[in-house]
Amino acid sequence: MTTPSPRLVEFNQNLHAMGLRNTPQRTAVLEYLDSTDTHPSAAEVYSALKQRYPGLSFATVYNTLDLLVGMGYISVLGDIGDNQAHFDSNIVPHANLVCVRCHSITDIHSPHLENLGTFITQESGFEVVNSRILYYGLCPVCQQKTKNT
Amino acid sequence: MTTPSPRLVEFNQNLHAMGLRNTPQRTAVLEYLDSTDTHPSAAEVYSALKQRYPGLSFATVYNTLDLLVGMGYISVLGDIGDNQAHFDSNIVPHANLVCVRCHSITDIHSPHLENLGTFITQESGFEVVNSRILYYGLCPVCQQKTKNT
DNA sequence: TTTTGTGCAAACGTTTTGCAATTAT
DNA sequence: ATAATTGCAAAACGTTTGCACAAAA
Repeated sequence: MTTPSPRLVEFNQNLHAMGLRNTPQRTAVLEYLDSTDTHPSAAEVYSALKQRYPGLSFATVYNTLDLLVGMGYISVLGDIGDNQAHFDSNIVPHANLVCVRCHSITDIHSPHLENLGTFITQESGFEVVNSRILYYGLCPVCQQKTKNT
Repeated sequence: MTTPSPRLVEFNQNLHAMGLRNTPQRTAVLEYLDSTDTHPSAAEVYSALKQRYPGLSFATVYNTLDLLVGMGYISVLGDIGDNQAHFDSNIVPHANLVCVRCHSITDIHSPHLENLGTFITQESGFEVVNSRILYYGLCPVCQQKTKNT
């Protein structure tokens, strides 16, 4: 067996600190989200883990995703055009580029994001907890496909 | 009767130009969205107009919202935590501040948005069509309520 | 008159819920 | 032991769809 990542260790510690339990399903969901940059939906998490955990249920996947969001380990991108909410384990503020054709999601970091965040916090009177920055368009691959049509 | 806004006039002209028809329902939906800054959901649009158009159906509301999005007259904010997609008639790029407690949505404009948009376009290889910039947190009113709890 | 748009009601798919069985502690 | 968590199945909810009727052009 592999050594668990620091994030997983911390997650388990935080669970205990909150009086919650450390279950294989919870670990598996976070581990899976950390292992991919495809921004999966609940259904995709379920499918990916169903093989290894045959008894896994949608209820558990949704419960765990909600828990992880609440604990700040992942964030929700919401529906990206395929009628499913997608999740992102990259909690560093960044922009998500959503391809409206193939529904791929690419992360992009920008120095301007920090400025924007600071501006919002200072100007709005809001106590900002989280952000969801999505740009919609055509990814390079789909631009190519469109030209060939 | 009041004079229709330039935007409504242009909308009707564009409908004709596209070979589509100018119906009271279509005008009413756009007019309603233009009249409010509450970023309504489909259900809220339906409720608001149902009084004046008793026969109005959800199908028409959804069809019209899709049409308006497609024509670029409104944009979709998506689910903001209440499990309903919300719509925004403010198509000038801006950030939306979503209160996670009362689900209010406030628009805020920032000079940094333009820089961010330019950066994304230049760096990503994406052909950006649209953006959805949401910040989640507590609005001033709900911050006050939380303190009193 | 002809074609588009509407309204209704049923269908769809994702997400949520209640509860008995299971499992972590 | 005991309280939290899971899995199952059914339900709920927002949204979409098919089709007959109405209405715009």
